[in-house]
Amino acid sequence: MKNKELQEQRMRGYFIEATKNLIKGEGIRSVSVRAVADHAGYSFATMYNYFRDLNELIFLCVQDFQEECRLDVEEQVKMVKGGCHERVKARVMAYIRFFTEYPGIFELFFTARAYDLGNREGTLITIERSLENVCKPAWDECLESGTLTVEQAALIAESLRHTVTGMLVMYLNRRRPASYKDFQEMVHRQVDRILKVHHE
Amino acid sequence: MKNKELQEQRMRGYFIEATKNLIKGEGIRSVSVRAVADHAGYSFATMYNYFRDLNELIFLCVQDFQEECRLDVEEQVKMVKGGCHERVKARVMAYIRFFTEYPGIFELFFTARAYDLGNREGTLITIERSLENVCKPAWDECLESGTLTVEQAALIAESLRHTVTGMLVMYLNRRRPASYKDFQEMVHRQVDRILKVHHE
DNA sequence: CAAAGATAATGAACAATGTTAATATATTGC
DNA sequence: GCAATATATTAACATTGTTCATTATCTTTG
Repeated sequence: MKNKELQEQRMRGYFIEATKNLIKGEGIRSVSVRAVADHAGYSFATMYNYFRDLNELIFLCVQDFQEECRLDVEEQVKMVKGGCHERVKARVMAYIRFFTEYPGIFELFFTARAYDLGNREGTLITIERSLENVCKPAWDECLESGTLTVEQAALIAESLRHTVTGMLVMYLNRRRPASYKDFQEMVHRQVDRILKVHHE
Repeated sequence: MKNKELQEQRMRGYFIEATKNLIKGEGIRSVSVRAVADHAGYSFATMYNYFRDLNELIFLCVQDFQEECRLDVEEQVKMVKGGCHERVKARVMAYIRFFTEYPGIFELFFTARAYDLGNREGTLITIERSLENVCKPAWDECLESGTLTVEQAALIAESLRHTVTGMLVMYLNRRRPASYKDFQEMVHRQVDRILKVHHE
């Protein structure tokens, strides 16, 4: 039966959609089996007919959120002009803005406990490469124009990845810096530093 | 009565010690009111006579762990010779080693949920400055020898703080890189990059 | 030293959580 | 339409944090 497959996929979609809305709106803490089931319009036990456990359901949202992040960044940088430096920076800034807008998604990506995720290597890689993925068009431009070599770009990307993750962890989880303004200034300072170094 | 104060302090100490051992040994997930009370030798309800809630108890461990981290690093770098660059790097590496050895402490410092910690600004600052604090002797040396200006040191420290936090988040929470060896290589690469830049 | 009063430790109880197993309900095949 | 299967739901359990009434213990006083 092809129907069965389709119906199952639809059911999974209902639960995933409900979970995504909860994460985006209220954060991961608000995600419980009962809350998700309520939003999906089913009983809490029904979830277990379609997902191994709550953890699997939660982490299935990662792929969707990654795509959502990419589209959001694309929208934000649509009007940005300038060279390699400016384009990469604009995307990094948009990436940061996305996660400050949806702290629950950041939590899911980087700090939420993932028991069994040891197996699901793909999800971990998606998370690791989320910034690179979002910046890809700008990187490609840099490479094509010869502004950077592949090795240089890889090193900068690695550097940006960790610095951005670190700053977001500090700001979203520990309120440091204490104000958004200070955070913003720090972000500019750090991103500029990383991007400028390799332009000399 | 001074006795009462002393006794209360002692009781708090028993619970804090139990919590610290649990965090170091089994991670934050293993910390429950019942587990802590068991290890402290009291009933679970007794905890509430000395702490507002479990969260307060958990985050009271931060100060102790910070000191423990500092001592651990001091021990690790005792024999290190060399200039400013080498001494700072040695401390950063020791800091990272400490947290890879005790992932539970890293979780507590950077990713554990802290509901009410908005008030306890001091704890947040302790966490933010943990790496700077640990590296302070080396920074002082750099400043005194004139290798770096205060502004340069501050910028490098900020850079190190976020990069190190980011790398640890990726490695401890998301197993990326997948092997300790790759992680170690990346750490060297990134720390060198940050420290070298300002030597030119 | 013993009784009254204060203090501190405790167990019962509650709500919320994730999860499983048994039951009820729909759907499908004949 | 009925039996067989698949699916959704309710019941139940173990754990969690937390509160509160009740013990147990310690202190003070007569």
